This record gives sequence, C-alpha cells and structure tokens, in this order.
Amino acid sequence: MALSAPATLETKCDRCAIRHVSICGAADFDAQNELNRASHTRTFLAGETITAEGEEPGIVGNVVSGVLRMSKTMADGRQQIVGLLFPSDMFGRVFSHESNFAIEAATDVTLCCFDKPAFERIILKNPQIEHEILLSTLDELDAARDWMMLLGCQTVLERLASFMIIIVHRTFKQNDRHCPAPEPLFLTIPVSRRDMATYLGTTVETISRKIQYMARKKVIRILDPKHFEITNSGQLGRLSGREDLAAAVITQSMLPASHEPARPKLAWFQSGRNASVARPEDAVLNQDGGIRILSR
Amino acid sequence: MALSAPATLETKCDRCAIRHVSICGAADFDAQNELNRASHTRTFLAGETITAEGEEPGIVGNVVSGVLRMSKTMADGRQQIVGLLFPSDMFGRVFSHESNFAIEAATDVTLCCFDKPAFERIILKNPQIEHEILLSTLDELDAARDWMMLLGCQTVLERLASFMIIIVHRTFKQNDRHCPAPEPLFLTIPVSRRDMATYLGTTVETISRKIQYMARKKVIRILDPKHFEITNSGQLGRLSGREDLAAAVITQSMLPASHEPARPKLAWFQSGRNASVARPEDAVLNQDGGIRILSR
DNA sequence: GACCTTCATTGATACGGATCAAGACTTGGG
DNA sequence: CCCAAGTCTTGATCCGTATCAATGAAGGTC
Repeated sequence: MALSAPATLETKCDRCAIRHVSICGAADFDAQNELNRASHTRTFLAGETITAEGEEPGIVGNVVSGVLRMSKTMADGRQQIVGLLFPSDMFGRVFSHESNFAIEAATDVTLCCFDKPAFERIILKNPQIEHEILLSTLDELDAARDWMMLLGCQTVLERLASFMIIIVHRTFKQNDRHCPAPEPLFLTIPVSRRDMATYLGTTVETISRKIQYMARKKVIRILDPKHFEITNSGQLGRLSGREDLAAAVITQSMLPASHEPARPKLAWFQSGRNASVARPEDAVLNQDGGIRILSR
Repeated sequence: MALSAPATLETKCDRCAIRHVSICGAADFDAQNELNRASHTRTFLAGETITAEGEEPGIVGNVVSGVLRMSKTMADGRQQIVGLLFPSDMFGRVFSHESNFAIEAATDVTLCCFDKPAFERIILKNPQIEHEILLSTLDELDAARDWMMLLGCQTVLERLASFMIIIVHRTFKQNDRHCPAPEPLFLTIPVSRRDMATYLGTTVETISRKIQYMARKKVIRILDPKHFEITNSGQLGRLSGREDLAAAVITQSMLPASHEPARPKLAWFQSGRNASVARPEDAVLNQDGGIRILSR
C-alpha cells in the first residue's frame, strides 16, 4: 500500500499551517504519507455542528484555523463547554462509539479531518503515533482537572482572569519558540460572551459585569467587545488567584526567544500538547483615527 | 532477562483481588510476568501522602483496596479533589516529571505499585499495554469532562445525588458481571464529609444540610454518617438532574446478571476503565438489635 | 432605509450557598 | 474514666451570582 503514495500528495501536509505543532509532526515518513492520504480539509461556519452529542463521530482531526467548542447539554437546557479547541489541537474521540459531547464551530473553522476508523487503524499500526496520542491525552486530562479546580473553587472574576491569561498564552506562544509579545499587550477573545459564560460556568450578564469591573480597575482597556489591551498584567495575574502560574505565562510570552527554555508548568488549560498558532499581528493597533483592531 | 522469572512469583498477581478488572488483565503472558516482577504491594494509612503536588512521582499503580484522592491546593488553601480512586483504578502520572496534584490516602489503602520509570519502559516495549493505558486515559478524560459539567452547572443537591449514584454504581457493578443488588439498596460512603465537600466543590456544612434534606424527603435513610439506605431510588435519580444516566446505573446495578449487557453510557465519573470491586456484603444489614452496617 | 435578530451592557431583585458560630457526638490517649 | 481533638449537625447572617427586565449597538434581510 505504502508504495502507491504519489509524490504530489506530500505537498498537502507540507503546506499545512500546523504541521510543526500537531501530532503529525511526530510521525515518521511512512506514517506521514499514510496520514496525508487519509486526511482532507473541511471548513465549517460558526455555529455548525461537527459531531452531535451521543452520535458516532465520523471524523477526527486537527483544528487548522478558528475555534471549536466541546459542549454538553442537560435535558433542561443547561449547558457546559468542556473545552475550546484552538489551532493545532486535536478534536474527536478515537476508540469510542459515541462522543460524550457535541463538537461545534465557535467561529468559522478550517479542520484537517481523518476518517475515524482509518485514523484508528493508522494509530494501531504505528505505536509511535499512538504514544504521541497518549501523551497528548494525558496533557488534556491534566488540563481538564485544572479546569475542575477553576470551576469548583474559584470566583467568576478569578475564572475570567485565568481565561484571559490562557488566551494570551495561546496567542503568543508558538510551540517551543517564544515570540516577543508586543508591548503593550493585546488580547483577542475569539468567542462570544455566551461561549465564555458557558465555558466558565456562569452567565453572560456576570461575564459582562466582571469585564467592565476589570476595565474600571484599569487592569484592561476595552477596545471593542472582542479586543482588549492588558494595561496591568501583574494585577491580572493577581486577580486570577494563581499568580505563580500566571506570572510564568505572561513572563514567558513577553520574553524574547531564549535558548531552549523549560516548558512552563502549564497543564492548565493547555488543551493540546502544544500551544497555539494564532498570529500576534492580528492583535495590533491600527492608527487611522481611533484605536481599532484588525479582526480576521 | 525474561528467562530468570521464577515461577513462584506468578502467584503474586494470581492472588490479586483486582487482576480481572485492572490494566494487568489485558497484558499477555510475558508482559504479565514483567509487570509481576516490577510490582510490589504497599499500604498507607488514611491521610498519608503517596505523591505530593508538583513532586516527581516515584510510583504508579493500581488501588487494590481503599480509596485514594487526587487533590489540588491553591496558595490560599482552597482545595479541590479532582478524582477519587477506587479499587482497580490506576493512580499516578506516567510520562511526566511532576504530578499536577497530590495523591493521598482517603482511607487506609492497599496499593499495587510499580516503579514509574520501570513501568514506562514496560509500556514502551508493549504497545498492547500502551493501548490499554490510552483507552483508560480517554475514559478518564470523558469522566473529568462530565465532572466539569457537574461543577459548572449543577446545584449542590444535584451533585450530591449524582455522587451517591456513582458510589452505588462502583459498589455493585463488578466489571462486566452484574451482581443482583440487595433490596433494599444500601449505600456506603467511604470518605469523610470534608472529602465529599472538596470533591463536590462545596462545604461540609452544605453537604450535611443536603443529606439531612434528602432524609427528610425520604429519599434516603441515614443509618450512621457513612451508611445509608436508599428508600426512593427513582427520586434520587430525579434529584441528580440526569435521570437518564441515573436510571441506567441504578437499574443496571439492580438487575440480576444478564447475558452480555451493553456497557451503559457512563463515562460519567467512571474514573478507571472498569467499575469497582467493593463487595456488596459490606453493605448488608446485621440483625442483632437495630440496623447496623458492618464497616470495614 | 426599515425591520428583525442577535449580542453586549446595565439595573433591580431574589436566592443558593458560604461563612461564622455553637453544640452534639465519636474516637483515641493519658 | 475523662479530656482533647476531630467529625457531623444545626442555626443565623451575609455575599456572590443568577434571574428578570430593559436598553442600546451591530449585522443581516427584504
């Protein structure tokens, strides 16, 4: 089988924006060919469902651009987002006949998809890939447990501050390389207030109030509903209630690339193994008249 | 190396109470020998620490008897239990240099321990074992996400009812075999009010109040602080706010063993791959005088 | 451009659960 | 046997956040 892989197909993954940070990067040549042949790109509009709760997931894969949400809904309509997936994160549930949560597009998304049975066969044939999947799953488990602490014993203000720090982390940390973050530090929250509330275990009204509170306290400056400037990152860290971790994240993000820095202790939210891919340029000021941010 | 395994050592695992439900059962003969040689049994008293938060875990393994708690503590002392581990559940974190949470004995426990590096080597040499670990980790991840929903959008009463149902499930479901649960249905909560509160994201006072509330509503009858009779399992399910799942669990537990019943949709809490091992006999009435329960 | 829908904000009020405080009960040690 | 320490329960009060309600701003459609 492996013999028949045409050379032209290789270029598909070669052009992939997340090839260095996703699971694919860990595969050897043959396995990469196999992944390559099995993969296809699909796009979904914000709000579309990739896999419904309880349904057999037909596909698994990576987020290439945009944000996915994983959510669970109770009979009476209450909902919890159990994870947001950013570029390079894997989505879907291998080795199960039904997904325990819905997977939906929180923004317009591009996905690199694999047929689930095919992907499972590839995993079983390549222990090296299976090992990478295991490592990534263990990290996700750590992150989920960190989120349990956040939901179980932190106030909404703390959760919101933590969420913002996480977004900064995902925005400016590129895999192992650290980009020098722009000074001042900008923050783009790619999801709606509703999604933030559903993720943080609260309501849109409370989210709105806490954001305004932060602005009044001059911790952040609101540019528009999705764009902010962090005017006091130290205070933001303090508000998060986990200053130690927060300091590590913000500091890391703001340091220029150094020689092989230790990966910070950050199971915290790091939903995939490697951090994100979103470009700092997106969070930049544009100078005509007032303060504006280029939205995607 | 494999040549030197003396036959006598095999009996160690042969006698193990959880050999059919733990990861060990999935290993082939050679791998089992290897696991056997690497394992040793240790006991800890309630309250003792197996691995401290942030510390390099020296050992991983299975719970043989008793209950472990995994907890995270914030700088100001707030604490969250992110998992309770029952017999047959695995504890410890492979492939990481530090544990993201403390592992402590919630009751007196017996553990089957492996030296972590040795266990990792065995995993890497046996893709079959690694696959089992992956499946079990994926299930734990599903369970953690279910718990996130519980913490994020359920009331304390609902959480408590869910917790009780889970304990029933773990008490009366033996791997694939279903024991006919005694009628009336008894419930032994093996942990303190404090641990319940820390697990359910609330306080001891609230736990106490909600338990008394359930008793007033005749959903349960309190025999002593750790032993209860479930007098209205339907209502308990309704209180949990997830009647569908609850019904599945309670009904499953109460059905006599049938021919190969489908594994219920229950990522919900099922912290390990297979459910528990605690003996129904422990929850049985003893007849001299009043109602009493044999505690371990 | 008028209309509708969705999203974010803001205010008023209500409630669940945390907190503080104290008492009852159990358990182990001298 | 009593005392000390820990556990569980119960009451009174307070606070954070949900809920209800209304308004303004933005985007999409005819």
